[in-house]
Amino acid sequence: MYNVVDGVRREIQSGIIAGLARSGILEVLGDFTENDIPVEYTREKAHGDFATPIALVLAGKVKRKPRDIAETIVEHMETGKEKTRYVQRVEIAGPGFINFFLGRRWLEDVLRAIMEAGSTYGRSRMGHGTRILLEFVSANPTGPMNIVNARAAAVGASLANILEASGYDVSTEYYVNDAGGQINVLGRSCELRYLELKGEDVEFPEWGYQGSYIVDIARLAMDKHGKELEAMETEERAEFFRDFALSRMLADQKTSLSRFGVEFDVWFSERKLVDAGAVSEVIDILKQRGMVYQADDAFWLRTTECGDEKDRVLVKSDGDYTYLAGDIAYHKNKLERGFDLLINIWGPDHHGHVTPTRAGLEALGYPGSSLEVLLLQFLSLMSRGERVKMSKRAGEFVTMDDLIDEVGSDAARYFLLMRNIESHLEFDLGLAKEHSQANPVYYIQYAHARISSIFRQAEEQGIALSDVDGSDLSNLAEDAELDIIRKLAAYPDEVVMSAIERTPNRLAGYALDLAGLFHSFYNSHRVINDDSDLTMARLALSGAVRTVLANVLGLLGISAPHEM
RNA sequence: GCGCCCGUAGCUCAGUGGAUUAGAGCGUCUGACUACGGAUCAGAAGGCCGCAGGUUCGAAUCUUGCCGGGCGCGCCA
Repeated sequence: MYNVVDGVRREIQSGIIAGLARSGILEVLGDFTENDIPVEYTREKAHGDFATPIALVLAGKVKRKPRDIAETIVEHMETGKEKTRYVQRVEIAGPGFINFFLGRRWLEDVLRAIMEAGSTYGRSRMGHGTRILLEFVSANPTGPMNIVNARAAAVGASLANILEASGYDVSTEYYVNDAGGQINVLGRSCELRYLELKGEDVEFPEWGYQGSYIVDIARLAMDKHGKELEAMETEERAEFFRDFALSRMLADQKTSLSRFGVEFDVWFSERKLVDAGAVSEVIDILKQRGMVYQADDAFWLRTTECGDEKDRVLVKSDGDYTYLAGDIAYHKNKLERGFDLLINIWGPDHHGHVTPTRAGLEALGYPGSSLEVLLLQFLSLMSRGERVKMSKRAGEFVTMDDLIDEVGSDAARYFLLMRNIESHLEFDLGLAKEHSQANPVYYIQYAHARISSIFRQAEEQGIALSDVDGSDLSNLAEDAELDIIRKLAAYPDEVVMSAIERTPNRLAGYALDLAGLFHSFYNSHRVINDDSDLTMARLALSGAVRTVLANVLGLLGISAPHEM
């Protein structure tokens, strides 16, 4: 929408294709369009602003030397003399690269586009409204959110933002695992703690949940429902604790996520799915399709026919459904709701479930590509060079709430996003807490706050900020200024790439780079200076940087403060 | 044993087919405001991109093998 680079790219591509056509090369290529011509940013200014290796790519097909092809293309581009808005000079370099040197107009267009688009700069329609259901976190409601859940929450929420900004229709979903045996264990654990609180002599079993949060729930139940509990029969009381503990845990999880700035469009209950008969229904359908057979008193799904290494059990010999049966029913339900693509963020310990689940969907007749699973690697917490131990069974683990209390939501979000999702993440608690240049979050936010401060200063000096948009941008000529604008120009592409590659960390890095360029500029050039035209132009530039910083921080789920 | 992920500067990691010179932060060393916020900036040192073949005009990037690390491989969720 406001992607100036896209305009540049199209201009270069149509120039090249015209050159190819007039030189007769295009005929030989067969099915070849403008989109097959790669246009790249150059790393060095000596190589121009953009370049294409098209001559090198075509060398094999055309059976000519790359340099020779490049020369032919460029010759025929010149003779045609297409109208160009941006390209000023074309040069052949190295083994056959065609380098494009642009007039400064494109940089001014970039700033104008940002001023015009504001908070929508970087958004696109790339996804064409494709409906995506993004499911993430989906932690068992048997304990507080931990830092692994926090990483999933940060990544999922950011990815949802990025996809949405890229033109996808995204719905975020949390699958509530409220049907399995672990809910009975949760209820029983709370019930036993309740009896303990009442002074009864109870031996708390090893299989129970050991954490102190269980005692908290038991105490709350006693405070709020003490009298009713006294009157209950054994069976009734067990059910009460199952429901009570579950709803408490869910409420706590929602609160933690909310504090972290993560909200879900849908909380989907596994129990409701099961109660509605969806699991038995899906098994029936699979049976009808001939994908199920009985062996050893169990029902097996022929997942091997869909690429699995062995078949999987759907119904156990005791008649219970396996988690796989439930998962297939759930994913079928998702697709029936009209989504084009299901994206799940799972932990690496669920790696083995990907193929069976996908096989289940294929067995139902859906394409395997309708399910995409992102395996988010675990993380380790480091404090003063020491690894912080986390053990759920012993009830000692760092919770999402602890993390937010310790380092704050913004720092936590950034640190959890800064690495590739398939890499182990080493989270340095000390660094995340530090308010210094070592901490990338503050470095970025500081750039944003600093720009706001400049604008406050300008206002105090009586500079008419309303005139900034109309300033003469030709006053911007310093390398530091032009480098910033090039970076700003690349932003829409960065968003698109991080959407396609599912890489929020890419934008985390982009934000850091942009902040760095601005800090560097700030230290060598004065924004507010004696030359009023230059001041206005630099204010426009600074304002554009602030806009893009705010936009990218928004996609990452991090605040963009005006003062710190 | 099989499958997936990872292996890049002392440390934590970007870069995943493009151009002498492979980047950033931390750490180490040297410097910079009586001027818009020093939570900043400028500079230096630091690399057989795990190892060995292959594909390619071109490989950190693709491929094969090996070495090292992590995680999976249930009628548990």
